[in-house]
Amino acid sequence: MMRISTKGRYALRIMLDLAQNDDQGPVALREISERQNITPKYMESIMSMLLRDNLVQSLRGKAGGYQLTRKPEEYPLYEILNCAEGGLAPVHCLSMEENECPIRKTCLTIPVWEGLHQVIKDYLSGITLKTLIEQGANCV
Amino acid sequence: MMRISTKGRYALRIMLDLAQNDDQGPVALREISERQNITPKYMESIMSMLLRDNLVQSLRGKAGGYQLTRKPEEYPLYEILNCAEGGLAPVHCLSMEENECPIRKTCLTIPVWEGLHQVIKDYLSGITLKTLIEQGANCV
DNA sequence: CTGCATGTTTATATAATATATAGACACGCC
DNA sequence: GGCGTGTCTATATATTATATAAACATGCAG
Repeated sequence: MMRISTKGRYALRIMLDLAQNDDQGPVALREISERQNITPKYMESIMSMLLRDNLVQSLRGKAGGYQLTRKPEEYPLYEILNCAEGGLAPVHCLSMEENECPIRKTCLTIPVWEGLHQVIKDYLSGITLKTLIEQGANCV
Repeated sequence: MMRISTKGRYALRIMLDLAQNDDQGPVALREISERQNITPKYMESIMSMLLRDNLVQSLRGKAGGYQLTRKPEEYPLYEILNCAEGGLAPVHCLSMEENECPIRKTCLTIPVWEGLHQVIKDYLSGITLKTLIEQGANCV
């Protein structure tokens, strides 16, 4: 049904939480999970994806936790969602090899999906964590 | 994972098939299902959605089948996919009542999803069945 | 008015994916 | 050495998507 999954939505909220709270050093998973109301175990699996793509860094031991690797304005939402969603191409065939689909060359609908992917990409690439935080500040 | 579902992709191919084949009168479900390689029973459930939204009309009895209700240029893809997908809002909260989500008013991410929905809508509203058919003709 | 070829409806089965949980482990500071 | 953190692998549960089945309704041909 073409929905951003819970993972993607959570990931975005986690990254926003970090952007707003990691200036004093690493933030513990438990702390974020309580603030964002995400179960810690589930959040673990999301953190591992964000780590794999180097969107965050981690520190073990006491006073350990997670921290952003860049400044908030250097995180386009596309990158975060693409990571947590495992891709944002709206149909599977876009991620396939050219010759994997027998009708690829004559398929009337492929260009539609390519174009759709592009507008989604353009839109989400134009927004960063900082954009959102600034908008939030305006609302208060 | 934010994917157009099989229903949506099938629906689009079915509508394209009708646009290209219904000028001699109604086209039988079986005929389309064979041409498009969609199992007849599954296709039935898609047709019932297209019917409910009046995107196609049907005729029973011998020589019965399905037919478009408008000209191909009067079918924006948004309408077809919105019908078959059961909506194209990228997150559930956009379809909810304002007060159904407790943090709706202060949620930093809602505007992102609203904007995303809008670019998807704009893009798919700008393409019609006719657009695709003409593009296909160019490829031959 | 009978029979067949079509569409229609409701129910169910199966498969895939998303979401969530559990337990054992690794690391690092104190 | 022990506690507080993150990491990894496996599994359970829930939800949704996909597909199938069977009984029914309609309309035309003869």
